[in-house]
Amino acid sequence: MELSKNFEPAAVETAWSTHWKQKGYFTSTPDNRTPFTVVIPPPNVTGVLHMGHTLNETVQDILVRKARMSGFNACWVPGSDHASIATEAKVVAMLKEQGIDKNTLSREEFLKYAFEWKEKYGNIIYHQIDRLGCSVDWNRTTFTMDDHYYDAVIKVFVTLYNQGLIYRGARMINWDVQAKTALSDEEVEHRDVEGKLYHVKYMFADGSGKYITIATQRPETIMGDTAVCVNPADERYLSMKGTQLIVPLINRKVPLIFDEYVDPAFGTGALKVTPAHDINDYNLGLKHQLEIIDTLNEDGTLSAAAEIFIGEDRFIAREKIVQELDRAGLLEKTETYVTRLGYSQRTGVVVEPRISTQWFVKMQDLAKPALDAVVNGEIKIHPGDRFLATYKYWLENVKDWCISRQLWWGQQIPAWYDADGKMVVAQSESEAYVTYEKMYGQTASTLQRDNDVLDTWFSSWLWPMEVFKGISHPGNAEAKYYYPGSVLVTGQDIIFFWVARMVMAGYAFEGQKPFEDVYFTGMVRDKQGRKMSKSLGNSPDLLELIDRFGADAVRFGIMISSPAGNDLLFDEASLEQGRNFNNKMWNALKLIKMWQERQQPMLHHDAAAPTFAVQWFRNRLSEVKKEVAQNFQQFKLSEALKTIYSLIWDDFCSWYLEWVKPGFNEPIDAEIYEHTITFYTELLQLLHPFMPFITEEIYHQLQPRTTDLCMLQYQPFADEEVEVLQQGKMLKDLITGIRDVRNKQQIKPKETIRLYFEQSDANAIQNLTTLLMKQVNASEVSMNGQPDVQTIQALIGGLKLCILSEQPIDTGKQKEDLLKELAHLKGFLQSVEKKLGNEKFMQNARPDVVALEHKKKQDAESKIRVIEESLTGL
RNA sequence: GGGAGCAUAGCUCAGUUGGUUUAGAGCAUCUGCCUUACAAGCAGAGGGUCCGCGGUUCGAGCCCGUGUGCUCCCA
Repeated sequence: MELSKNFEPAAVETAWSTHWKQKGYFTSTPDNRTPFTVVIPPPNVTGVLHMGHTLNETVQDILVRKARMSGFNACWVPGSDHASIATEAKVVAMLKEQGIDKNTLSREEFLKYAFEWKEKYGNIIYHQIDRLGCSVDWNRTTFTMDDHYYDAVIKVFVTLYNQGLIYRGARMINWDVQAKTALSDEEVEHRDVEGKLYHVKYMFADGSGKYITIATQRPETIMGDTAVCVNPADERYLSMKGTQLIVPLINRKVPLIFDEYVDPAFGTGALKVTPAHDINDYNLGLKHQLEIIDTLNEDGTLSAAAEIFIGEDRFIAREKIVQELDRAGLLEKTETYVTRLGYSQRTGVVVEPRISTQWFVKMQDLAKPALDAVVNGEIKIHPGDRFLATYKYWLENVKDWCISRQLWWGQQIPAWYDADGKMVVAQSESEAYVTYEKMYGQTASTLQRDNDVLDTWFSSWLWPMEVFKGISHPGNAEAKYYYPGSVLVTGQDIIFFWVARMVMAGYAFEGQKPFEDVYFTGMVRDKQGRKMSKSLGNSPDLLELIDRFGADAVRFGIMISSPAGNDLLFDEASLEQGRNFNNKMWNALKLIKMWQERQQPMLHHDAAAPTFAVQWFRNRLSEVKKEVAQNFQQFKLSEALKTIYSLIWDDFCSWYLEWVKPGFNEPIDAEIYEHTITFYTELLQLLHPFMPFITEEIYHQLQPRTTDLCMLQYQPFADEEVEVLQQGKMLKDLITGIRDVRNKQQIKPKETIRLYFEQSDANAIQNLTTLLMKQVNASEVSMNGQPDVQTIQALIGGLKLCILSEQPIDTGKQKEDLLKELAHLKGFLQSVEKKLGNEKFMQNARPDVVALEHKKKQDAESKIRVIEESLTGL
């Protein structure tokens, strides 16, 4: 069959993907091999994979495929998480389009819609993971709302509650007014914005006309004020102890209180106290027993308690209140200044601090083992310790975790209340009744379940365990075999949300770490360095990229520009590079296939002595395999790929294949042909984890096979022979050097040249002359030194040689080159001599360093001598 | 405000305990080639005050201090 001009990915990808799945290569069951377990960071069901996921999944697939080919029982579990806020928002929006208001639905009806939505859109990401070539075990696909998963989450909640690690309490929380739910601290993004500071007069209640000016950013909270506070040491206010002030617009009388918390030097030295809407004010309020007046509704509009502008949005109310204050002559001045506001990561709205009763996890005790594990190195973070400091800081200053969300999409909190508000926490409703009786000594008439659900992260922190049902069915054979996992690959942005909490959960519920290594990838940015986002529209569509370039090229492109842990600037140019690499390999295949019918046993060859090309490439392979193994150990996947890329393109295609390539229609030595097939196969195997489709395809095109590359086990590799590699380097230097001379002297490619080496160099190049002649189009190589005609003089790799061409020589150009080289060498020699002449250097430097300097000196001197000779000859 | 990190060729990055020929790679650029696997290619080349300043050292891209610029995290 005729091979196409270029590699055509589309058909090949589908075919291999199907074949691999039919063979069940990626399904894993426990056996006597060592497991290599990877759990996918579950993308949420709302989305499509963006480039960050692409990088992440590619890295995992590389590690998993590598492990599978290295004798491990590789198990990669795919899945997705239910993303409560984001998904609920999408479902609500979808319902709205259909003219359905969520509030008219029962919880059950809503969940039915939500699951339908999940079935419809949740599979998009799985399709993308598949197209990318990810070798996941589809039988193990897990969703954080699966029945067993639901049970596990509830079980963990009940356990922690019974251990006193979960509590319900009124606290200042981050309120998302659009999603109408609490957010954890980690779900709030702080951004600098330009705000305004309003200076407002608070009149004294005694009618004296005196007032205190107070600066506030949030005049709409004025109606929640229940005190004004100043520093007790502030002399300006000492005489006013016991007086009252009037809150503007609503004329409420509030006390002037004294507390050290207020900085007398800041602003006017007086603070309005709004316990319901600011965490510091809340604490002040607790201390001074102030009334708490919550002036906001859950949707961010003003509540009846605000007395004025009831029902107005908080920001519109702000404008109106400012106007009103101005009209009343109570607005002293307005100034602009930069402040930091919290935004909801899920809906993007400004987060409202709000007093609310929520469920919390006590973090202190859970955090300790998680901190120790990473500090002790029991869990290793890559790259290096770059993220260790961040991880440590968070765990050392960890705050309690708000886990309740005022939503329906998620695991419903297993707490039940009777009509008086007496509460029990239990695994199920029937158990709740039993527990209630035990606790309160009476039978409950009816118990009402808590309306709220748990934070998504409260389910995903169990991921490494529950994908193997380790929580819902503790101690089961699979969980025992696969847990703990080998490596977790994720983005550095979810260290707190996910990684740290998984480590906590691992120690708390399984008594051991969830994974050995954590590999953090960077952020994917566009080529101008901007974060990829939907609003900027700078994130490309993954499927479209795969259609245009092929999955292998996409994987190549994203990996080659992705040094470990660093942000990567995504540029389609790197995908083009990947596509070109595909074609290069495809064409190497075509070349080798052309030789298949032209094999001939070469009887004059000693079978034990392969040509230099074969010998050299075998050693390059050993050398590179060693480098790649080291790169993998250090998680330097980008380096490993670069190394393999260069081995294939440069060493194999540009050097090896050119060296062994027979002339047009000439036969090829059967032995060399066999070596070439073996070499290419090993290259494909090395590259396979990075570019699975094309390597599998070429593996089968090269010769008939009974096995598939994705399951081919790596063999131990031999040490390289340094002398052979050095000789190879010299040969390459000679070829490049002579080609450079040809270029500079404008010798036509087809014109042959003659080479004259010194007799003393005969040993050094004796094996290489045939290859050398072929590669520089020389008709003759002589070892008898300079002939009696004018030649081009060159010094390459320490060898002096003369090049004779039929063209007249451009002596000026030649002289120029030699003088340049001479100047360089003299400068170099000078620096070496300076070192050797330095007494302190001779005393302090290690002997091998001194010896090396001596050698440098000699080398430079002999080179200078040769060049000077050549120059006098010109 | 507190903390962390980065700064090397036009761009993206390597550069191991300070010494290995007065700094390496890929991409881009330039020159010459439609050479029989590949012009999405081949052959070759040019390109750097290793951010500034100061210090330690016989010796600094690498260690220390300081300044500048950028990025991220936390409050």
